[in-house]
Amino acid sequence: MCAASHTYQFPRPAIAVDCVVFGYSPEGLHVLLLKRGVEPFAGKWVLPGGFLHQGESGDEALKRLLLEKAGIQKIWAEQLYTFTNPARDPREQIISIAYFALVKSMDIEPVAGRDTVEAQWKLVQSRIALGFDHAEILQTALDRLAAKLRWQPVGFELLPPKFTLSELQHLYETILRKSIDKRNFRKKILAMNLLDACDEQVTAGSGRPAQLYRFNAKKYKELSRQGFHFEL
Amino acid sequence: MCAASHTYQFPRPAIAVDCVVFGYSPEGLHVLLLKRGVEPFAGKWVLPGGFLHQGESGDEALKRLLLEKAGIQKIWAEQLYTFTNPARDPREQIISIAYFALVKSMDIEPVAGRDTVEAQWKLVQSRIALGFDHAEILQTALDRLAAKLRWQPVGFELLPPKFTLSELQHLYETILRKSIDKRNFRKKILAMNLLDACDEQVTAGSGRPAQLYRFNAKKYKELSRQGFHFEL
DNA sequence: GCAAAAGTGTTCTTAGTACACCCATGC
DNA sequence: GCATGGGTGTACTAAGAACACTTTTGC
Repeated sequence: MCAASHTYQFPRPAIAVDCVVFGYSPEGLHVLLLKRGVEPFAGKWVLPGGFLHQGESGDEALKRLLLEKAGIQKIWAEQLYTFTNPARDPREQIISIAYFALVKSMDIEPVAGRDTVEAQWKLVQSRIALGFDHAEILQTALDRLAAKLRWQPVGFELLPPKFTLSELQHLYETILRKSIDKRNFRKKILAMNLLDACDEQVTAGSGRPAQLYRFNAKKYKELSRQGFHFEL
Repeated sequence: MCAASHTYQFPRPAIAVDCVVFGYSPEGLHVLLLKRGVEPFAGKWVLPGGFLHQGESGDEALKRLLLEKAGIQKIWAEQLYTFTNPARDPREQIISIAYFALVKSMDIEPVAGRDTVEAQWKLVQSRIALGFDHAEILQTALDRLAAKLRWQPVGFELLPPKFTLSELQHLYETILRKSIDKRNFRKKILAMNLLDACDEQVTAGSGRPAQLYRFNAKKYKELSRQGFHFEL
């Protein structure tokens, strides 16, 4: 008996992997978008993505695609949701396993690829119209990011390794869309003992120089195993 | 130019939809399992599932499969995670869009289907060995259920429309794996104003009869829109 | 009348919130 | 010396945790 005799022998939808890549700067939260050079949606902005190859896991495909499309190598990413609406691609049914990713720096040079004429970081708040169902995917990612930020130390993935408390607070305020009391924020985050003060200070133009901190991932893992859970 | 000219023309993985169906009784939390009648994993217990047909969304496939495999019609369900490890099925790459579902009653008669010799409710705690990567899927669903129970009123989906506070508390204790103080639990849940007392009481064998309550989904939606969020 | 489960309040502790001034630097 | 952003402490309030006895029914 053939080993594959019980698998599904009818036409199969194609499988895409798309990724919402977030980047942060003092201006606000950004998404990496590509301008399509080919139909459908030629000239429209879309999320970076591509097809899942056979023998590849979703995570592997994601890694390959981010490297191909944006030259991004090391990155925090996790699966977001799988979009299966048969009408989401006008050509034929293509299901999309969507991921979302956080980069520490927007310095990466997004390179336009084969089907892409341009790549740019766009402010989330600019609400650019997107091709396919990518607006829905982006919204799902935004909701997830805000929820995740509250319960898991993912904010640090959007900042350089060393950052000031003001930068961190501003990031939280931006993503959670609310202002936070400076003293309470500092008290709470420092009380967790997950930030190590560096031997450095940084001065940002004017004003008193700020202490730089570094997130201690090791300590976080240790505490997590002991039942601690992050909350902000 | 052919409309499909830019889609992925290479061999495509098949797409399955699998579902972790939870049911609750005073004995504990149960999962609906099927015993496979065909290779691979003939004789092993697995989660109900099947292939996604072309033109079908994941949610539609889920609905069809639950009806076919278990005669389950109205049910609370949501997408859990998509499992893509190429080795998860020994025949060929089959990605699985996993769902988890909650049923209010385990009275449904799980009917053995074409590839299935038996269907049974099994206690989660019995830790039965499962075929494919279904143990991993089940564990993911358990973690998600526990997390969700704390922040969303999903517990009611596992109870009949009318229930006592003791039943509800016991459900929380079972799924969260910790005991809860009776007075504090009642105070908190009643303070939310989401439970309507029925004009009925029920007596369970011996002991004082208990008040029956009903979850007011309408009120919950209303409050949610006003920024309220459930927490227990 | 006793076994069994339902129901009920108060105190203490902890975490959250609100709030205003001084400090170090660049120009 | 002034503009700019960094840094700090306390009092009040709300929510969570701990805790033991009375009530109603079946047998």
